[in-house]
Amino acid sequence: MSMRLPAPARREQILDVSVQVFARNGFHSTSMNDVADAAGVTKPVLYQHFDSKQDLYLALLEEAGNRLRTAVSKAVASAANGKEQTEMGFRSYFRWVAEDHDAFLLLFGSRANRDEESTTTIRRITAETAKAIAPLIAADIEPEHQRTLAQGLVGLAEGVSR
Amino acid sequence: MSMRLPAPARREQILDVSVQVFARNGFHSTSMNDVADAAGVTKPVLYQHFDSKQDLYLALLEEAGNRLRTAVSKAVASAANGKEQTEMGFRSYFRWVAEDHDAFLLLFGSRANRDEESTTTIRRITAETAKAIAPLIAADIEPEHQRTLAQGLVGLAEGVSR
DNA sequence: AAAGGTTGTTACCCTCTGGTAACCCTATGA
DNA sequence: TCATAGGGTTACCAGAGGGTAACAACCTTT
Repeated sequence: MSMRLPAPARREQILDVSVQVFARNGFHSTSMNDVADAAGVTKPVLYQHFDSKQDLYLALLEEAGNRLRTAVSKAVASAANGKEQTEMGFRSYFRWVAEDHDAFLLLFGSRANRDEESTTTIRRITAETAKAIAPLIAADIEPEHQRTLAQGLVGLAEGVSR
Repeated sequence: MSMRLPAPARREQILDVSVQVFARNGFHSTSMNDVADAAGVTKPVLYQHFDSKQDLYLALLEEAGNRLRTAVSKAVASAANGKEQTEMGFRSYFRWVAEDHDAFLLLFGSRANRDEESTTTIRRITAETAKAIAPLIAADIEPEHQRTLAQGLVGLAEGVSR
């Protein structure tokens, strides 16, 4: 049994721990008891912070997506010209893959949960990431083409890092 | 309830039906009762032909792998020169993806079961496929490079067809 | 027509696991 | 010191699903 924690801290800790567990063992092979054990806590505590296993899992995807998006878009924003933008963008992406590896596996690994809801969530996340970097890509192409290009880049990077 | 079938025919039918069910709904979301219902039969019949759910699933992968390998290697073997070999090889691969689509999803789809055993089985199958086409690739490169090239081709084709 | 093997079904068991109700413990403030 | 609120636990429920024992229907052979 671990120390008592205020609610927001506990919630954060649960997220931190469960991203590891889910990434390592996959969604279906991970029980809520596993998560609870890993967090040094019992099951009902999880349900004080999340409505269901799905809910926890989706929150995890959301968090991972946020970290990815902010990392990439910050890096791209701090660059001067177009060439540097793409370079910094890819660098930050791969650094994210390396440093936040569990999150990467959760989003793009082969053991991710691929039910309908999770799939659409993941799609939305990549779409948002693409949208975030789209306006930063060299400005002399039409907006529509910018977005498709950004989409392609995200997909490309995902493929490469496997 | 369907007609009575001799054991080998029943086994075939179960394989035919379950590849569809598993490909459509994924491993975890498919119960043995689902498979049995789809086959127009009850659960114990499945266990007369397969030891467990895993066993059935692995047999499915094996069958799918066989069809893939024979399709590709036959096509490649029937070609004359190197260029025609690659062309026929890819053609047959994509035709397999189109015609035996459930099997493709089972092997390479995102809803495939990715536990340890299935993963190694799938790896072995792609390795065998690669091995089968390796000696047919233009003969003037060293054997080791042939195999890695073949591996790369299989991976490439897999990526393209998604 | 009786026997025996084969095919199939009914009716279970048992475990796992998501989810919950009821209760306990500890810190804090009046 | 007593009340209160919030964090946490124990013990449980209910459903799903893998797997099996026992039995029933059927066909073939003698």
